[in-house]
Amino acid sequence: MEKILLVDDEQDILEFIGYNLSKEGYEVITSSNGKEAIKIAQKENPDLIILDVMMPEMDGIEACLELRKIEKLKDTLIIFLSARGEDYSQVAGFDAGADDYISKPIKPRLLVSRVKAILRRKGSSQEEAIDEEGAIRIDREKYLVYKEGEEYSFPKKEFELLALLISKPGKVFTREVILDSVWGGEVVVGDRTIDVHVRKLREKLGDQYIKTIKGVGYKFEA
Amino acid sequence: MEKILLVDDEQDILEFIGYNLSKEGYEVITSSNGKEAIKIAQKENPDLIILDVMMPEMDGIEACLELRKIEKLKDTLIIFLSARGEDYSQVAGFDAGADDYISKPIKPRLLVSRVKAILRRKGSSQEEAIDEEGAIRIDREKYLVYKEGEEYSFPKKEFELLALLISKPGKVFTREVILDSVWGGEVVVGDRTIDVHVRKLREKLGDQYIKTIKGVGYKFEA
DNA sequence: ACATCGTGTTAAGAAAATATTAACAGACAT
DNA sequence: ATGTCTGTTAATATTTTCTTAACACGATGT
Repeated sequence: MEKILLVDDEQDILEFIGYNLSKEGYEVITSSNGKEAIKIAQKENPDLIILDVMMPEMDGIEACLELRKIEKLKDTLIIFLSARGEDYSQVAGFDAGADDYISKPIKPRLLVSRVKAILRRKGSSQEEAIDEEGAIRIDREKYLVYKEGEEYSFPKKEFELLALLISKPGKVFTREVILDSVWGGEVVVGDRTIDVHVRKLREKLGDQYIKTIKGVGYKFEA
Repeated sequence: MEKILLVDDEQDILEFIGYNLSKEGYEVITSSNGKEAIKIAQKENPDLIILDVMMPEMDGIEACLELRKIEKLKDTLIIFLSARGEDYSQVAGFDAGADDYISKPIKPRLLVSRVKAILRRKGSSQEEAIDEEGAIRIDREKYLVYKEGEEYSFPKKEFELLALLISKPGKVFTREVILDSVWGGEVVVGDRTIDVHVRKLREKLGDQYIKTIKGVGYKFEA
């Protein structure tokens, strides 16, 4: 279960966001100010920290800068919450090392989908970081595929398919799972569609990376 | 520790603001009139000067103009303090070279967060100035875009869009994120609106900077 | 050898997403 | 008021991506 640290000086917002995230199965810890949040973060080691930009005493940006100084929290994901879409704080947010931000007023659905997206990104980017040798690497944030130092831009479906296969090298993904994950449950497309996308990937990456397991599915191998 | 020079003819206000800033760890010097303030500023070289607009003898705007004439104080930050509703002073203040503006009655939290924000901005703008490359740079304070030494003034939405994209070069921003950030959460505008603004940016900057990732979003690349 | 099954390959066309242009309304300044 | 600048939209064009159909190929079992 993923742990999320939520920091805002307004109790209402803590409750509102907290409720929505708990409902989705996340473990939520809260704090009402930046200083306290840093202490809690060090103790609890959350997967994600959601920080309000505007807070008394120590605001979100400052807190973020502090958090980034702490070695073990360097890679912790940070999302900013900001009052409006147009102020300086947003940009400064990225300068300070934030990974995403959400503007108020907060819509539950949007919030949840952002949180999911960013946590998924973390999961895969960590695995990617490990295999630094001659193989293939992907960067979800930049939406790029790297092969031997070169970077390539892939169409969405190809990218998602590769991302799925590469997320667990060696594991065989059945056609059913692939369809479900890349195309989404409801969409119905023919079986050849997967083949064609696999072919395009092989064309771009080379045949050796994606292996066919007849009657079962496909897998990625370094 | 950052040094702040506080100038107001009312003793109460000097104490009140002084207390709140000291508590945050700033070194506070005070002065009760414009002429004296200028002398002190030259001697003390503060990082930030907070000037009341309404003062006997030499008012804040006049003092500000004088300060701007002094070479070594050209880049010192100045915040104006003025009574509510004094619209004139706000405009005149910025003309005179102020960096921000706070209206009375003063709320400690707001004051502190403004002060922090503006000092931070100074810090970061210095860093930004360093990376002068062939690419694009923006100055949020001046609301200007620089390309190969030339400076351009962009309309608000275009500026905000560029600022967002440039805030994390390489990162793909989805339409959802862009709308949320540049237009704000509640506002509902069509998807084509983003395209049009992207087009305007490309027209001004050149096509190579903003890249489209179909089905995903846009990104800025140096 | 032949039939069958699962997958590979290709190119064409459909579908989706974005680009472009022009027109219009509102803000703003003169 | 008048003209300029900005932001938005609609309509249309263009581009890229996706999907499909048709056929090829190889493995397997008879």
